[in-house]
Amino acid sequence: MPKKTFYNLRDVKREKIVNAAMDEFAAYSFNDASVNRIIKQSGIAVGSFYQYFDDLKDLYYLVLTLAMKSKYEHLKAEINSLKNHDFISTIRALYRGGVKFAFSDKRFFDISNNLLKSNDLDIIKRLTDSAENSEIVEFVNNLIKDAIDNGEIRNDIDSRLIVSIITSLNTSFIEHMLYEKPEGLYGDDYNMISDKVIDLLMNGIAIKEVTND
Amino acid sequence: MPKKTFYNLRDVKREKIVNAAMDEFAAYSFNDASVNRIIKQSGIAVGSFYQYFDDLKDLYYLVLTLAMKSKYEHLKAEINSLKNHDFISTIRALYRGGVKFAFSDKRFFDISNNLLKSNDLDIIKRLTDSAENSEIVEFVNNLIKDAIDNGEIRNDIDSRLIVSIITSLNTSFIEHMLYEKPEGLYGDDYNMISDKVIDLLMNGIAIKEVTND
Amino acid sequence: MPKKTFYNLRDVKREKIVNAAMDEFAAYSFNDASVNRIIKQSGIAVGSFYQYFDDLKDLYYLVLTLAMKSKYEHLKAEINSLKNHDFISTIRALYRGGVKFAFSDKRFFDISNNLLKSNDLDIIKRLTDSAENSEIVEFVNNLIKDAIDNGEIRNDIDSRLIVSIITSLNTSFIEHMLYEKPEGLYGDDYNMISDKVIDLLMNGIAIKEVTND
Amino acid sequence: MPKKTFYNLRDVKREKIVNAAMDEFAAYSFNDASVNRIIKQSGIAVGSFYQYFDDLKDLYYLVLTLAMKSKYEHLKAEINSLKNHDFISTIRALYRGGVKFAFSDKRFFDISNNLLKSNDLDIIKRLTDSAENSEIVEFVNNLIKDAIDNGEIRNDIDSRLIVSIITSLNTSFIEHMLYEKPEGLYGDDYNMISDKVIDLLMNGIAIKEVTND
DNA sequence: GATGAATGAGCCTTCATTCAT
DNA sequence: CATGAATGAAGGCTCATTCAT
Repeated sequence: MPKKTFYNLRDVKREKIVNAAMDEFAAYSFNDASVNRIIKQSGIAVGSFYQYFDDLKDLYYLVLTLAMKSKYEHLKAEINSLKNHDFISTIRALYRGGVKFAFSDKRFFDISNNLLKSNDLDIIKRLTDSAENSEIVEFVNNLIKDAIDNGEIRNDIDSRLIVSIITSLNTSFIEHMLYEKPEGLYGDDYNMISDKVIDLLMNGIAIKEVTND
Repeated sequence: MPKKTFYNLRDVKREKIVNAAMDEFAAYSFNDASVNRIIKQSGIAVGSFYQYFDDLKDLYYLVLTLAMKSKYEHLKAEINSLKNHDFISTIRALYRGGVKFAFSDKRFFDISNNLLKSNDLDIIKRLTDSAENSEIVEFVNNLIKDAIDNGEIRNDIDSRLIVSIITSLNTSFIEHMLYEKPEGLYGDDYNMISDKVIDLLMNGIAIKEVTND
Repeated sequence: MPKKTFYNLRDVKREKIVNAAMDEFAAYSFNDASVNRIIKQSGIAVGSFYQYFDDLKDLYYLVLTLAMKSKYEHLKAEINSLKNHDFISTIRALYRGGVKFAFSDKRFFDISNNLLKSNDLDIIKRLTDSAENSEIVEFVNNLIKDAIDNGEIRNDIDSRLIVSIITSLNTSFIEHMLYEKPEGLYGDDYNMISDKVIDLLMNGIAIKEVTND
Repeated sequence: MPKKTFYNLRDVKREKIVNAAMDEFAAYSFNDASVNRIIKQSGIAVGSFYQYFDDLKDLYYLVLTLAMKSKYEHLKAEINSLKNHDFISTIRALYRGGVKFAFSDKRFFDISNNLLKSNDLDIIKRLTDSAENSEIVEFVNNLIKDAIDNGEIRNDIDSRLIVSIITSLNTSFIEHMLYEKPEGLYGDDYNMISDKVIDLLMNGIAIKEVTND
C-alpha cells in the first residue's frame, strides 16, 4: 500500500507516476521492471520513490488494483445495462466489457498478461482476495452454475474449466483484435465481436449439418 | 550450441546439468533465470559452466530444443498411429499428443509457457525456424485450410484465430488437468480428455436442442 | 565524459578519486587498470563509481584530458614567454615546457607513456582530435617546415622522423632527469637542461674540430 | 626456465610453440598475453603447457632470451666484421646490427617494445643480468668511455644519457624504417641507414655554416 | 608425455534501497 | 516533502592453473 505521502501529492504528479508505472509494467514483468526507469520517466528522485512506496511491489500492487477496478467497472457497466439476464446475454455482456476494458488502455491488457506470467503468489493472492475480484468470481460462478442447472450449458464439464475456457477464449480474441485493429474499435464493433465469441463458445467451430429448423 | 566439452561429459553429469536447467527455466523466464542457481543445483563450478556453454542463452536454447523435440515426437507418434486422417481425428491426435507431452514432464509445460512470455525474438526466431517446428506449423495450417475447404469447420473465422483458439484451449485444458491430476494420467485418460476438448472445440458448451436426427 | 554526479561531489572526494586514478593509470596500462583498485584506494563504493562514470574508460579519458591540458598549458606558457620565435628558441621552449610538465607530476609522464603503449585506437583518436592536441601538432609541424625552409635545419631527413627524434630525445632526457633528480628540479635547472638537449639535437654528440671562426 | 619436458619435444612442436608465443608477445604485453591463445595457436593442450612451463612468465622469459640472443649475434657479427675499431665505425656497426636484427623478424622489435612498457622488474632484472646483455652493456660503456677519453665525443654529457640517446635514436629510426619499408630492406640499405643515423647522432639536425674546410 | 575437465579468485557492472541534507 | 549520493549484494563472465586419467 502506497504511503500517505503519495496521496498527499498533487494530482498531476501522482498521475505522472502511475502513468510511468503502467508503461513499465506493460512492457516488463514485475521481476524485470526497474525502479530507475520509472523514476526517470516520471521525473521524481529516487529518494522520493521510497517516500511514496515501500518498494516496487507496493507500486505494482497499486497498478494492478487500478487495472482490476477499471475492469470491474467496465464489466459492471455492461451487466447493469442488461435487460435480459439469461446466460447468453450475460456472458455476452461480460465479453463486451472485457473487450472495452482492453481497448480503454492497451497497457491494461499487457499488464494483466505480464501478471499471469509472474509466479508471485503473494501478489496474486492479494488480488484474488480483493472485494472486486471476489465479487466477479462469485458472479461468474453463479452464472455458470445457474446455466448448468437451467440446462443452458453442458454439465459434463467441470465448471472451473469452463471459467478457464471462457477466460482464455476472451484473451485469444482480444489479442487477435488488438493485432487486427491496433487503431482501436468503434461503436458496434464491440457487439459484433462479443457475438462472434459467444457463438464460438456456445457452438464451437464445427459446421452444423443443416437440420430442418 | 553447447560446446564439445559439454558432450564429452559423463552422462550422469550432463543430465544433472540439463535437469537443473529445466528446473530453472520452468521456474523463471529466461531473463530472470540465473547461471548461479543452475551451477549451484548441478554442483559444477562457474568456470565449468562457461566451458560447456557460451552463455546462459546457449543452455536455454538447448533446453528449448529438447522440449520441442519431445513435443514433436509425441505429436508425431499420435499422428502416425492414426487410421483416419479427417480433421477431427487428426486434431484429436494432436491434442492427445500435447497432453502426453505435458505429462511426460510438467516442467516442459512451464518452460513453454515461460518462453511465450519472454519477448526474446532472437530465440523465438531460431526455434521458429527449426525443422521440427516448421513441419508442425505447416501441418496444422494445412489441416485447418483443408478442413475449411471441405466444409468441416466454419469459414467465418480467421484461420489464425482458429489456431490461437485451438492452442489456448489446449493450454487451458492441460493446466486444468495438471491441477486436477498432479499425480499423473493413466492409459485411457488421454483419450477421454482429448475427446472432451474436441467436443468443446467443435460444438461449444451449449446444449443443443434435440433435433429430429 | 564523467556524469553530472561526479561534478556534484565535494572537491576533496573528487580529487581523491582523480588522484587514485592517476596512480592507477601511471602504474598500469588501460587494459590492466582495475576499477577495484581505484575504488579501494579512493575509498568509495563500487556502486558509486558507476554513478560517477560510465565505465573505466570514462575515467581514463578524464585523466588523459587532465594530463593533456596540463601539458598544453606548460607548453603554451613557455611559448608565450618567448621573445624570439626562431627555431632554436622555440624548440627550447617546448623542451622546457615538456620537462616542467613531467616534473609537475611524475605520474603524468608515466600515464603518457602507458598511453603510447596501449593500442586503444578509440581513445587515441579522441585525444588526437582534441583542440589542444591539434593545435600543438600543427604548431610543431609548421615550426619544422619553416626551419627547413629557412635553412635552419637539414632537409635531408624526413620531417616525420625529425618529429619522432625530437620527441624521443625529449623522453630520454626526461627519464634520465627523473632518475637523476627524483627530488625535483629547481629554477635554472630547466634552462640548463633544455639548453643541453637543444645542443645535442642540433649539433650531435661529436666534438667539432675547432675551425677558424 | 622451461622444464626439461619442453626440451624433450620434437623440434617441430617446440618451434610451433615458440612461434605462437612470439606472435602473442609481439601483439600483447606480458600482462595481456593469454595462455589460451598460445595453446590454441600451437595446437597443444592446456595441461601440456604446464608440463613444459611453470607459467606464462616462464615462456615469456624464453622468448625474450631468444630475442636477446638473436640481437647479440647480429651485433657480434657486425662488430667482428669491422676493420677499424674507432668510435664511429663501431657505433655504426652496432646500428647496422640493430637494424638487421629488427628486420630479421619484426616480431622481435614489437616484443622488445612491449617489454619496455611492462613494468615487470623481475623479468627486466633477469634479462639485464644475463651474460649476453652484460657483455653488450659493458662493451658499449667502454666504447663511450674510450671515445670520451680520446676526445671523439663530448664529455659534458652523462654517459648513461648518451647510451639512452643512442638507443632511443635507434628505435625511432627502426620504427620509421619499418613504416617506410614494410617489405624489408636490401643489401646496401643497411649501410645507408646506419650512416644517416650516425650522422644525426654525431652532428645533429642543424645545418652547419660552411667554414673554409 | 598428452589430454581436457575442474576450479575459484577476481573482474566489471547493475540495481534496489538507505540516509543525510 | 525533495533530493541524489552512498552502499553492497548479486549477477555474468574470464582466466591461469591444477589434477586425474
